[in-house]
Amino acid sequence: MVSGMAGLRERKKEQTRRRIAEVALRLFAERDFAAVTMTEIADAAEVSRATLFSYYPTKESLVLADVGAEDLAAVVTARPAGSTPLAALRGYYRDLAAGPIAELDREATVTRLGVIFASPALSAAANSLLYRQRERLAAALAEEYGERVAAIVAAEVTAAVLTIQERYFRRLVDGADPVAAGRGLADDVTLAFDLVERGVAGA
Amino acid sequence: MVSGMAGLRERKKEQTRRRIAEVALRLFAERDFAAVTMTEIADAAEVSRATLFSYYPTKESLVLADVGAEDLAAVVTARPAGSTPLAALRGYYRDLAAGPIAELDREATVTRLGVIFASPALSAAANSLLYRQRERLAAALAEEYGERVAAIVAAEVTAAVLTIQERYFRRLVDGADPVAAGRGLADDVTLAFDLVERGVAGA
DNA sequence: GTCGAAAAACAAACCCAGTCCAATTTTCTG
DNA sequence: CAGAAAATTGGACTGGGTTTGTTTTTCGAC
Repeated sequence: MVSGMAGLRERKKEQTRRRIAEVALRLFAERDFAAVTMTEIADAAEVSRATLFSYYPTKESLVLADVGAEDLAAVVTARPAGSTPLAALRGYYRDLAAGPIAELDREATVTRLGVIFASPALSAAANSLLYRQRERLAAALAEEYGERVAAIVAAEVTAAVLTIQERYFRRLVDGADPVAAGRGLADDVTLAFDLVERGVAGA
Repeated sequence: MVSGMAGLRERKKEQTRRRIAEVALRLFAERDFAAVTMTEIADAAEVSRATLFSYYPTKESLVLADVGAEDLAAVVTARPAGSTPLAALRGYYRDLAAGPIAELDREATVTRLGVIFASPALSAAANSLLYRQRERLAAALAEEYGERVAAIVAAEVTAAVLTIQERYFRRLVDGADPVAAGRGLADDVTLAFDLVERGVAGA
């Protein structure tokens, strides 16, 4: 079985997986995250409850499955020789702001983020996804900065990045023009890394 | 009814409240947070399940009830005229490291923190407590730095502070001498605020 | 002390997320 | 087509958290 060949099995699974997530998101947007039960989602997606849980192990993962898939530690360890870790992270987010994020379907993105921001449980879950990233980033940074500084810098970077993402999404949800919001995001990335590198005094 | 007069009612409630938390912490330390049920805790504390939940609305709150009670936003708004917000925060944590934290009962502190660190659910809950602090700190900082910078700086500060607290507690749990750990904490506070103020380049 | 009101504690039924398992159906492979 | 492997299913179960109506305890006034 060649990987990527995608037999009927794989295709149907992928299809079901997407259908479930879409149905769930629609329900969460209509009512509220807390007000929708897993049983309702299973019914609406026409799968059994057990199957639903086999695709998405938690209710939160229905919304956050592909969030936080990024790997900051890898960005650092795979950076070109001669560049600093912070320069590599800065470049990573600059590219992200210019490309992938700007090209997302605006409607869907706004819906999803509206749901996340409206639910304390989801916000908290998104938050703890980043928490694990932090630990791995700290390990990757330790070589360059030493363990002590690395721990703090990793915390600063992940927190700052979360904040500017929130700001970006908040603008979108509030109805800002996507292009302008994208520019704002790029500016925020610059500011955030300037702050980390040179501090409040120097930025 | 004068506040602080503490009639029998209040005293008994306070007593029950403490007994419940102590019993719960002991059970969590013996086994694991996830392995202890609320029913067991109620039985061991000799109250009904309903009463248990009326004292502590969630399982996490049994451990985290008095964590995160600090108010960083107030530290900033109540700072002496002429000082910067960051100087005020730095001073607040310097004093904390020198005084209150150093004087906690070591045994109890270590037990509690061992429980928190051993449980992903508790770590995540502690994390989201700080998340709310962040938003209020950002609002307090906005006057001085503008909204954009304030949001990022607030994120950096809260994340950095959490990190150095974790480092301190980790040292304690690992059996470090409390006095030495306290000195390490004070050093970390200095480093963290140096990083925020002057950046990686300048610290 | 006693009475009535307020507060606290209680038991029991209930909801929902998440787990487990054994039985069944669907897909793949030879 | 046969049989193995994977996916789906129903259903029972655990445990956190809520709700409701009842009983017990405390309190303040007399």
